[in-house]
Amino acid sequence: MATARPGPNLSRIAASLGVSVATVSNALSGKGRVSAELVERIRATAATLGYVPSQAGRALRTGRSGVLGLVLPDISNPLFPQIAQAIEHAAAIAGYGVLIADSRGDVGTQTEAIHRLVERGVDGMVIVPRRGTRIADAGCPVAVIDTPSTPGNTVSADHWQGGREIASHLRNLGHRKILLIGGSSASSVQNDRIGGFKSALDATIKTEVLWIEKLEEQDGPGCLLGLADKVQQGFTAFAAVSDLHALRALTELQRAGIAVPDSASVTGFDDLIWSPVVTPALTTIRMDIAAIAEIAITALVSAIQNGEPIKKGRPREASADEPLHVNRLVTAEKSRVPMQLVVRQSSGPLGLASTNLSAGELLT
Amino acid sequence: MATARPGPNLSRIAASLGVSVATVSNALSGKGRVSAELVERIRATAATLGYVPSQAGRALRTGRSGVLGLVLPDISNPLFPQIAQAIEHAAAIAGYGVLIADSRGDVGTQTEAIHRLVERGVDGMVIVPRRGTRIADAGCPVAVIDTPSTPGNTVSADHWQGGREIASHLRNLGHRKILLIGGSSASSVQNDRIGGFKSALDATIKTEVLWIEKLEEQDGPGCLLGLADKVQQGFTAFAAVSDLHALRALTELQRAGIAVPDSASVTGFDDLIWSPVVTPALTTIRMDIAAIAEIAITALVSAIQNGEPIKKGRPREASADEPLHVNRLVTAEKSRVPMQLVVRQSSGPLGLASTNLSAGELLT
DNA sequence: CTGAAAGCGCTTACAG
DNA sequence: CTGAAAGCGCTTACAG
Repeated sequence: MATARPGPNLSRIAASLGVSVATVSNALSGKGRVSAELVERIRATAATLGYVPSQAGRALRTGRSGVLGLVLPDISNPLFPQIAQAIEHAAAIAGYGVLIADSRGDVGTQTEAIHRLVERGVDGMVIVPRRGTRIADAGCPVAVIDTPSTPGNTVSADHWQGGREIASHLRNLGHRKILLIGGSSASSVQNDRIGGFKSALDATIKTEVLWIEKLEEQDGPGCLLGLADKVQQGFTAFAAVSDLHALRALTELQRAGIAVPDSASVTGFDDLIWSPVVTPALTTIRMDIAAIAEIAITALVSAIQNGEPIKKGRPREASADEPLHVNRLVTAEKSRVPMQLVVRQSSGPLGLASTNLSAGELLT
Repeated sequence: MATARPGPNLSRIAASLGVSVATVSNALSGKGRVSAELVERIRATAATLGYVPSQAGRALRTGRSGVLGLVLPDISNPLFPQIAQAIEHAAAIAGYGVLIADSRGDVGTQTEAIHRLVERGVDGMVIVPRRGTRIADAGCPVAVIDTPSTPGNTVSADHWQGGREIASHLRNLGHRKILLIGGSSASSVQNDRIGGFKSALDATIKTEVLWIEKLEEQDGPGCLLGLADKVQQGFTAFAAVSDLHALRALTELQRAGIAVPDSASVTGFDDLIWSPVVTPALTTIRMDIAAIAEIAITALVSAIQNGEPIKKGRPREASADEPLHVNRLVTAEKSRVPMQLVVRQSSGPLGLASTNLSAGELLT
């Protein structure tokens, strides 16, 4: 005997009204072909009985689970909550649930996480891929959130433009020697931000890039970045590719007795949770994550609804000799969502207070 | 005609081997009663064919979806990623998927989020309730992650003990006048931390509590906390109930030219992502989130497997006249997972550098 | 406008 | 040790 679900089902409603389950189903799903009066009675009975449709029954019949997967590269990424929230919200509006999968650590785990989602019967998934990962056929529609410089179709913030915004901001404030602070040179998001940054400046402005990862290989995790020295060398602005690094820079400068923004400006990226409340509040660049999520979910849902039924199978990593993103990428073209500058107190015009630099060098 | 799922199913395997689906099912599920040799052949065929079991079919038959819900109060909480990751990991090991639901904002949304999960057929859920929320019958087993002072069974970190740890640490460093910094006085987690903190100190040590929420009601969000004044008044340590507030305190002190930890110590809670990398690195208290998640999931899974089949229905808020947590709370008793002190550079012995305080007042 | 029937893929009690 | 059959709850093409 099969395990009965305790709640009422279509048959129960049908029986209590003396109609057929087909009619109840049609009435409840609004598929028409049922008289308005009967629809009303059926609705009312369903409500009284506390009817909750069985996803399992529906899924088995329709071949669709109504669930999307969300694969995240590194769940401990401080940006993750925002992404998860936005995706969950957009999916809920579209009538889908969201299963999470954490691909913590290596690419193998990511492949496994994707497979777990497929096993659970997701109709499609949103993947924020690990650095440098390619996603091959997952067996279902996939939306990739990454930087536009990733091969294949993606939806993402326009990191390059974001870099340009912050660069212009600092240039307009009079900075002429700027240190860019990056985490890992393998990150295409970070490279895009840095590339955009540099592209907005002419030769009169000097930039240098500091990769924290390389520094930490020598000096250990959490080491100082040597920013006091950089100030001595004439750097007046520190533009980090993430608020996390900006925070590190800000506190290091402050600890060294260098006033921000009086003697040095600091900027970040992403408008993470602490950015508005540190002192001085952090100037940063914000992605429109809600817009990104909506584009991804909309594309995904339309691919699901128009596409062939779900093909099951093991996901695999792309091998070197096949084109990238051979899976059913759902976005018709790369989407670049503009980023927005958020000016706060950590970046200001130069020369507010004592500094080791000559005023002439600072102000234009 | 029903929509066919493209992948192979049990019948396909059965047909290709000339056996019955029942036998294939038994072989694959290891339910015994099939000869070892045949099990082997069935396994092999399933693998070659790339068989992925249909969750929908299984769920419909067994009345269990194999999916748990995770309801989070405020997904933008910086602790969320860790919780989500730990829950997802523990659930995956137990063979369950995790559907997320964000109860952003008010209690109504939380109720709605719970209902959405029930509609999706979750077998149980983990709820991190919004402040002061009571969860009534959700119609399925529920594990609540909250502070032990919440009525009903919960699993959580021992926030009270965590408060004691940090208090002892500061007392041993010689601090005698300590400012506690809290966010909201309505938070029982924060109250527990503060309560524990005070309980570890005797009358020779003065404490005062600053609630940021109240301050911001007057001075606006992101306002200064007036910590420089507090230093003038003789406070030498600032113990925040969260790393977020600790960061706010740290940067405010630094910006005011007060050296940390030379002239004032700062401590936090939760070991959030930036804690190790700010300068000076933040002394804090870490929860064992993996342990919490495991306890919650283990309890939930055992309740699901031993319990009655899932009862469907609308979740509702508890009304005032019924006992709290009347739902099937799965933990047999309150679980308190110890918190662990992480000593870093933001808290140190006093008198390292210039200070406005007399040495006598500082060092015992 | 309404209903009878088939069938999605699975598991399980039962018969052989 | 193996198989035939029922049935979980739903939707949909078809017949009336």
